[in-house]
Amino acid sequence: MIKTTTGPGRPRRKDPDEVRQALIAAARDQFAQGSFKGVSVREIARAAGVNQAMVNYYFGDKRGLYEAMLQETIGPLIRTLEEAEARGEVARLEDLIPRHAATLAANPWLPNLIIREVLYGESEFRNLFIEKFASRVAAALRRAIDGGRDKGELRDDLDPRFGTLILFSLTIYPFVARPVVERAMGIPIDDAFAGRWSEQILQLLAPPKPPPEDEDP
Amino acid sequence: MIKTTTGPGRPRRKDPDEVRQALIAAARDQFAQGSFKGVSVREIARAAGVNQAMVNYYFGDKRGLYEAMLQETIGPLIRTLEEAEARGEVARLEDLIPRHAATLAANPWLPNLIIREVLYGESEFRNLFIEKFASRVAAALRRAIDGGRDKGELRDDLDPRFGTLILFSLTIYPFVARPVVERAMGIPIDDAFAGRWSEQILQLLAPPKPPPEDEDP
DNA sequence: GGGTATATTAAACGATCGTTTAAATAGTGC
DNA sequence: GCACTATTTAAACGATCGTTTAATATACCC
Repeated sequence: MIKTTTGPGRPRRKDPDEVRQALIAAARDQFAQGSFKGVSVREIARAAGVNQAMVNYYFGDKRGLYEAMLQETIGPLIRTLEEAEARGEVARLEDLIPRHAATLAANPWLPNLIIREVLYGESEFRNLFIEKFASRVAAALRRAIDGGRDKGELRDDLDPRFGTLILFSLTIYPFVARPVVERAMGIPIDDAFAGRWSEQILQLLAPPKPPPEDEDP
Repeated sequence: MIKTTTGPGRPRRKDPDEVRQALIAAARDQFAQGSFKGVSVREIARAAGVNQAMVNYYFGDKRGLYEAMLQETIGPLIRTLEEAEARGEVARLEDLIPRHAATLAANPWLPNLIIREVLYGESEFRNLFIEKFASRVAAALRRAIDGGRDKGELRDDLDPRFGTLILFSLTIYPFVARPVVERAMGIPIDDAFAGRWSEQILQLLAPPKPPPEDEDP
């Protein structure tokens, strides 16, 4: 029988990176549901199934864990976006918007982390976040808008700067406000939502199509 | 000369309601900038210029102060909206949207309080908030949308339920994301913004405009 | 002008927070 | 098998949190 001492020590060995990853994942979920101060290191460690001192051991302090979490969760998403952009896969709004909406829907922690970073006075790393995330998504949106505008695929009464803000608002808010949207508006935010919502957004930005019949592509 | 003792007691009398109001105002500003757990009772009391025990004396506990603050800050805005609605002043989207945007712009604490209530897992009083605020604004928006739709003032490819969500997203997000919008998109959120933004929103929802122009304001 | 309820204060309380520490175990190189 | 290092643990630390308390100065009533 294996003797388990109750005092300090090191009973079993896990892969150290496994502990690190468990902490990152737990922190990601916890910080998405609560504010930076509202989530305790003890909660995160318990959710990760590791001793709370591991936070300081691997990340220095709570802030270090938060920063590493942001880098290792949002970072890959940004990288994937930029690769897709480099391959020209998201040059058109018809491709970029559904992709962006699907990403927000597939990673439930993402919209909340974003909005907490964005919230005035709340973020611990807003500068970093704006540089590494918001400005790059904004740039991608802006490029797609400019491209669509040049090709006449966008309505002409749209200020391109406002266009970026419109797309940001429409893609992020519904996922952040999910409980309110579902309960006060009766709109279920389910698997099908991202697709239908993207279509609605694109329709809004499309040039007036139906009534007259003198259009030249 | 007035003798000021340093021990406990009651040095000077203020109007009790003045203390109460100071706490409400301080709580409103503090809770707009930080999360419920992120803001301390000591900070609020210091910002209000009163002893921290006054929070418990007047409101029972921190939660009571937060709840009273919500009631006494958002409550009047809702009441004013409903009165305007009863007088038929906001039946049309052209009236409701600029009014709503102006309210959000004129009360800098409002957008952040709203988004914190809306944030999943963050709110302390989401049920109350949804009942008393979100559902009423949503209803007003919905009525205006239905009215505009009946009169053909809205594009016909707009799902009315999505319409409400579109308006919610577009009116709240820019004010909440102010620092990001200004720095990552270069759009200043100043006094003129609410008006120009409202126009842009209304343009998006308007039906494809007729080719000739037969209207001049 | 004296008595009483109300408002205010500084201090203290217990709980929880993030972090540190000292001990102890498991792996690694020899 | 043995030293050595990395990893994990329970416990403790000081700080801060929300709240309570005891004391007391003020306003009000008669």
